[in-house]
Amino acid sequence: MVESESHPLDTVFHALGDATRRRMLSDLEAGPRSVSDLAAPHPISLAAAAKHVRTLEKAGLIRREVQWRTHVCHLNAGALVEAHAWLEHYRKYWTGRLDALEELLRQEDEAVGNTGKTVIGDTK
Amino acid sequence: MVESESHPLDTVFHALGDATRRRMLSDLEAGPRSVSDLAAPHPISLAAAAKHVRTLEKAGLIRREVQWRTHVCHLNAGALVEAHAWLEHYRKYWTGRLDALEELLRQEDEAVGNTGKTVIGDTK
DNA sequence: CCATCATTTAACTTATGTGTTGATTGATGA
DNA sequence: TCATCAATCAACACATAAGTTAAATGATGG
Repeated sequence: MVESESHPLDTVFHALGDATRRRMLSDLEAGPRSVSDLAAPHPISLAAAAKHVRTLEKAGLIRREVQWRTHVCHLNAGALVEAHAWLEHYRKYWTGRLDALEELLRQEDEAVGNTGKTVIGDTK
Repeated sequence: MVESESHPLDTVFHALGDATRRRMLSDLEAGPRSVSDLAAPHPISLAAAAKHVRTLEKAGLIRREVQWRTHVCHLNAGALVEAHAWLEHYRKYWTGRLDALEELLRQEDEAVGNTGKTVIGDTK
């Protein structure tokens, strides 16, 4: 059991896939907040909320500054760069049908020998 | 059991939080692919891969065209718009420190009565 | 009318996620 | 010295995810 080292994007997208955590990030936009501050709007125990904070921290989305008993959390949106870049790559598929044209041509070209046959050893 | 109706972003981000599924989307960029085509590169059973496909479909990231026994999947990146927009909102935190300045001022303003005290009954 | 074949469905296992409660931590200041 | 308080830790319970194998599906062409 080698800890399996999952891709950073897994962690970031997973962290974003929960409304509670997105809300926390959104709250942090207004400025630094303590763990209890972040927990307050949510109808869950402090311990549960602290786990969400931990998840965000491990994803690199927030940074924590321990000021004795209060842990002050800061937004660290830099970690979103990769995720944003990944999505950005697909932008052409929903904007400017003209941009998509180039892609479309590539597809038609490719699709010829592809739709019906399972190509296992794809051309690299 | 009220089906709990989770936010669409939950579903989309969750779908993206798995390398297998991201790879499938990426494969679909080259054009339509059958379920087995999508499954091929992954060291898992077809049934398992089909579940991933299902997840992508439910997230609205792909669309499926049943051509008798083969189900042809198409990229449907439109579902990424919301996710992209959500991330886009945070862009100012990692680009142009100048853009961030405005935000910074707002923060300092706000932070005065916030960092140390837990405000439960927020002033609405 | 039967075998084919891509895919789904079913039943199951195992791992991970999310929540709970209750105990612990440890500087601070009364 | 001792109660306080934000936060973590530990030990659970339960739900969901992700994988497996095996059986079912159902038009088509031999």
